[in-house]
Amino acid sequence: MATPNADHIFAALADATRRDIVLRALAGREGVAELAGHYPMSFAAVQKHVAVLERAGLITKERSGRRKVVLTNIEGLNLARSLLDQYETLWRGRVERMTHLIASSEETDR
Amino acid sequence: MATPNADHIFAALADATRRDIVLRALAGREGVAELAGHYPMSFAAVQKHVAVLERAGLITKERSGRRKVVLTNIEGLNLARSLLDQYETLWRGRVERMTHLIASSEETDR
DNA sequence: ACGTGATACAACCGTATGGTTGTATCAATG
DNA sequence: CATTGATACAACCATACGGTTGTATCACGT
Repeated sequence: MATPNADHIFAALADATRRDIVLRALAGREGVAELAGHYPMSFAAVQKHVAVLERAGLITKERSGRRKVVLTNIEGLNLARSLLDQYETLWRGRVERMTHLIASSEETDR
Repeated sequence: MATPNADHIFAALADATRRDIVLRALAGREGVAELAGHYPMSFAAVQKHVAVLERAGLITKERSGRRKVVLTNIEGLNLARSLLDQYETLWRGRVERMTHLIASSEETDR
């Protein structure tokens, strides 16, 4: 699965085509060729996008006859989510701290 | 605030230095120079990172005397989070559908 | 075993990105 | 108003990225 770190994950998500592939691969029904059919670019270009997503750990490929079905790996997405959640949590902490500051200054003000 | 779309947001988050800036800017206490002090690169380089984050709508700058304090914009982060949440929701839907399929096939199997 | 469908990979091209140094703007202070 | 501190911006360089075409691999059907 290569080295799926935050850098790779966010970089992989920073492209509309790749985000759409992730979306379609949630269903886990299409091979690379079918996916390529949806986009106005060459088969090789789509294959490269798939490779980027694979390197980031956001998808896997599973052989099915002569095709390779592309599947979204929810674990990878969850890693990104948890990072953003962390920011959110810290943000809330900040807001609370600010609220406390305001509250205490209001106390001393009166 | 330029054009903060998903491409820009994820691209901005795909760099460890920039993610760290976002983290520090949650506190909203440091100017560009203070931020630059934390990283092993030139002031100008950090300034560019800040510009990328600003273009993505992830931070704003607020003048405070001769400094400009860097502040994280939680709205931008939430946009990214909501997108990932959407994937998560679709994933759950997929799993439920699979469960139904299994259930119905079990019915027809017996 | 051969031909074909599906995927992979390499070489190449233009542009974007991340870093550098140097110069310019802008705001507070003496 | 001249100086200094803090930020901004331009020019430049090396490397990465997104796309192309062409060739190679690999698995199935006949």
